[in-house]
Amino acid sequence: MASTRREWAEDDEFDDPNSLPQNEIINNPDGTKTTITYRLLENGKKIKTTRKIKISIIKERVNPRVAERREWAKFGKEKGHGPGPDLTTTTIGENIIFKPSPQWKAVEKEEESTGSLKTQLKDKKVSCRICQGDHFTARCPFKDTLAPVGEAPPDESRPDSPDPTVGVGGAYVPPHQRNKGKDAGPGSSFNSGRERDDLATLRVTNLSEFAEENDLRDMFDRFGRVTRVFLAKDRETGRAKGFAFVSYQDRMDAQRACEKMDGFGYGHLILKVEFAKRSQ
DNA sequence: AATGAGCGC
Repeated sequence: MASTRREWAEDDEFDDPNSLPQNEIINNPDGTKTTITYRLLENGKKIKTTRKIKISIIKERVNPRVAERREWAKFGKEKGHGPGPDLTTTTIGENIIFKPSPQWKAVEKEEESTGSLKTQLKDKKVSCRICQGDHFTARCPFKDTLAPVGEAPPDESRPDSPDPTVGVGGAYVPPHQRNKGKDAGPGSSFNSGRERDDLATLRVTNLSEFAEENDLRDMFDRFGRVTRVFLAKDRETGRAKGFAFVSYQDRMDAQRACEKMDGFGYGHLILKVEFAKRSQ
């Protein structure tokens, strides 16, 4: 009797009015865990909390210095507890690997150029032999203007000023559509007054904010001499606003570029290309 | 959805 009483009295929970039962972690058969925690409120009341939790094991390669820190003795309220997070008090979040690098853009490009072939083979993606876009070579908008990469573009040997009366495909170019002179284009003497020449200017819309003037030039260059590329950008943020203007020396080239490039995929978007109208 | 900058002699 006395011994029973003694055992009963030994139980901390009843000995000390401020003591709490041991926290418990129960492994459930379905892989979840149930945690039971106890805490004491200021007014002396005891709170028992039961939580059912799911723990996903994060497989990771831990930085040795991080691993070392994990073994450090705990302090404060966790003093004396074992290593690792106490799952009754700590929630383990998603393990996000963040690799800050000032050259992220270059690195991304690098990865694109070195890894894309493998990636594309692995994912059975399509790579155009002409412009390396993600369409079949036969569907390339440049297929009759450009040779596949590595071969000389057929137009490269073309003189800067061919017979101005002869357009692409030998078609006659009427005088009002001729645009001779090496620096003809916006602001040239062929313009009426100081008006901007938009006769051979295309408006390109549905561009991504990551579009770049040079990319546009490279894409539109292939149809003829591009005299100007203007990519509208936000003056504050510098980000592309989603539209651009591409001017050609020759309206015929603009015409072909318009036909070929309207609907072309660039940076996950489908471009819309049409002849520009004068502003306002 | 959207039709362009900034120079100032």
